[in-house]
Amino acid sequence: GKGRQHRQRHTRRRGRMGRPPSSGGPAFRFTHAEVAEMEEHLRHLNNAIPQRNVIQGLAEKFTASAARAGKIPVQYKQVWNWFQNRRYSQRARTPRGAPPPQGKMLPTGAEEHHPASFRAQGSSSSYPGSHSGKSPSDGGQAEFEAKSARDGAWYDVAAFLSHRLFETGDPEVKVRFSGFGPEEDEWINVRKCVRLRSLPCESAECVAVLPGDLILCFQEGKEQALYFDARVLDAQRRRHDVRGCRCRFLVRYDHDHSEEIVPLR
DNA sequence: TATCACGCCGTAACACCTGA
DNA sequence: TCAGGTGTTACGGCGTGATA
Repeated sequence: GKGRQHRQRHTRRRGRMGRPPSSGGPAFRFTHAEVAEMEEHLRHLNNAIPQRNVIQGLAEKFTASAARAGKIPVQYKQVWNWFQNRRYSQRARTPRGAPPPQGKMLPTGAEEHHPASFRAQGSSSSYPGSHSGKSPSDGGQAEFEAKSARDGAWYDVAAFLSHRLFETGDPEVKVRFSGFGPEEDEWINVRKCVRLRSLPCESAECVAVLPGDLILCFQEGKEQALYFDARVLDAQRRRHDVRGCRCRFLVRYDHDHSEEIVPLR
């Protein structure tokens, strides 16, 4: 886009009206303070929409504020709309292939489908022949993923820097994680913690996901969201629609044994 | 089974900006 | 001045789950 930075600067300074209500009322806009407060709620709730009484409370609080004195009251529906729109726009704006905010990490290409789960491929029992985690034929996409000892999550491999034999005789490789620098490099057991990169499940492939299967799930915690191995405990089949698979899968994470119901995408 | 509330997704409508 | 792009808010369609 042209002059995007300039536009954003001006937007912050002056702001823009949104769509006016069909009832013919004046165009409405939240103040910066109101937006900041709603964003804070989103953060605290890990991007979830607050409960009805919270939204109602915010509407009443905004209406009673000095900035709204003598103006049209803020409606519950307007606050609710803001949360809906903000969540949707944040998802839509997440850049493909780029590390998400707050240091989150996604397998390469994951953003394209925004899946909650991936098929985990077999562990790589042989040392990757190349000193790169990429293959020439995959257009630069990472080919391997490795499990970090720091958090137990799986990350794309940008490059294999070196290798050695551990005391037990197991081969280890020094891994540079995709999207991270040298300070995050780790020595990793090749047999247990390096494998071919997991593949995103397509909508039509949900029928192949069965109880007992190992999948890679996107677990959203309060402070971080990472990819962890999980076992499928149960599959709740649902009718697909224009958006694709609507099935739900009960999974148990290997690293903390917590259980969660996740969508395919 | 019908009804309702709610959430998600996509888009309409508008204002405002940049650059030609 | 105008076309095109972008941000913000409003709204409709649809699915889901709870309840009568």
